[in-house]
Amino acid sequence: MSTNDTKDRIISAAEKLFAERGFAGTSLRGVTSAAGVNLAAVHYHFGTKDALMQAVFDRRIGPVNKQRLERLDQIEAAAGPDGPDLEEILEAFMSPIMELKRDLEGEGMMWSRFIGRVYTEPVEIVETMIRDHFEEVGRRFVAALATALPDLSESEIAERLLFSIGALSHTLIDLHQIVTPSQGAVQAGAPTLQHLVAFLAAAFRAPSAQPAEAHRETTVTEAVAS
Amino acid sequence: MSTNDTKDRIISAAEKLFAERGFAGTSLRGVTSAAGVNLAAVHYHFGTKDALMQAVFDRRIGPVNKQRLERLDQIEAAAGPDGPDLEEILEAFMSPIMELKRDLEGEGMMWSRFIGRVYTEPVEIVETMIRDHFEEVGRRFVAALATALPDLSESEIAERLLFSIGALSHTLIDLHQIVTPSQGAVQAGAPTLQHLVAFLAAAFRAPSAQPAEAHRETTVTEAVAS
DNA sequence: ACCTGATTCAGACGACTGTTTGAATCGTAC
DNA sequence: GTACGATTCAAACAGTCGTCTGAATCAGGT
Repeated sequence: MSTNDTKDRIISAAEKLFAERGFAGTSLRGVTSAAGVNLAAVHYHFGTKDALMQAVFDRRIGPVNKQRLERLDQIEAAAGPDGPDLEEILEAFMSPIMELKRDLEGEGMMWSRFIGRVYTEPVEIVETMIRDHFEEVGRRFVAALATALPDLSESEIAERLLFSIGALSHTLIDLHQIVTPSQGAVQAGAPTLQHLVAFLAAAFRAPSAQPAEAHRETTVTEAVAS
Repeated sequence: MSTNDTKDRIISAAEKLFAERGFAGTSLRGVTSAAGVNLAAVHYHFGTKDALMQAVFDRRIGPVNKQRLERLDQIEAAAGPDGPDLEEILEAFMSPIMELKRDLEGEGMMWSRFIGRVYTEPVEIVETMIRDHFEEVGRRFVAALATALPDLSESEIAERLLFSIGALSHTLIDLHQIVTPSQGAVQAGAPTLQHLVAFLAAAFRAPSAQPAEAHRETTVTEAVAS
């Protein structure tokens, strides 16, 4: 247990500091002293700072993306031949992040801020991590959105999903106290996931800007995941 | 002239590197060697790294915000008693960044990426800079949007403007080759400012999520600028 | 030619960076 | 209790960081 204890304490402290100060702005000494462990423990358990970032990322992103896909499976199975509603799809994409946050309380409160920041980190290894993990999720959700919005080309959907991820990640960084209604009384003025979903759903329904037949072919994840 | 020459070369090099690697990820030695000047020139002309960031920020944000307000003045003067269209307001907000970029070509190509990143920098001085410079712009645009969207409360508008800034900054960071149509042929698949404006205009028109009379009072810039 | 203030220069300051070492300590199986 | 692999420890590695110094170089006015 002592292994996992030290390892987890390092990961949690790193998650918090990466969320607050970014990757380059966080020192390993800051992490280990916040975690109450020896500096060399990072090298012993992870090897390098990059590998630590990878571990922080892996601990959370796996479950989130798994849940995203499960929810998408659920609503697709429950939907008629036209597929799920736009709002359902967006909620399947966004809410796993919020729910994970609620489940964690305390120690994981920084998670949502971390995942928001991750999307903007100017560090090569982070960009690679996101691309790799987002590939399947991006493909599935663009396909689902394409069914719900038959007037839009796939490249337009990918573009709008990019806009949406920007809005989501910025909201996560900025207002990490973002609240889900099921969490109890929504404090006045706190942006909720529902607000963002409603906002983005209306945005996705904007008419296509392209001539009707000019559907370009692009690799979905090429345009979306980065 | 030699003064301004060295000073400007440092600022331009810093702008580029801050845009690519972030503030904490950029060293002054990297900046000065990219600028082809002596390391101590930073200390001589700016004093500290924080002050350099301030100078980089100041060189661009002033003109952008000035132009934002000028355009808002223009469209408000030209509009009827109901005020300008939603799309006009959003374009007044977004396009100055794009046009500055077009005007600069070459050396300033990194500007849009820099301004996008600035909104996500986890550095205290940067957050302060944004808050200070955004105050008037935020107040004016929220007021204009409130006129164009009378069904929304000010706090809802501020919230949606926050979402929009997230979408904008993420797009600027991610796809700094974003193109304005007036720049010539739009390459297929490149997100344009027009796409983002249309996307966000539809989003702003989403019906209010609040009970009609529950308009909360908040300082606008408190909720928006950060 | 000389002075003066502005600017640039090489070099160094101490502090901090990620990484590594080898010995000390731990828990566990014999 | 003793041996052994896993883990933790203090200490140090070489390198980089932001900052600063004092001398050298420059420009322009007298």
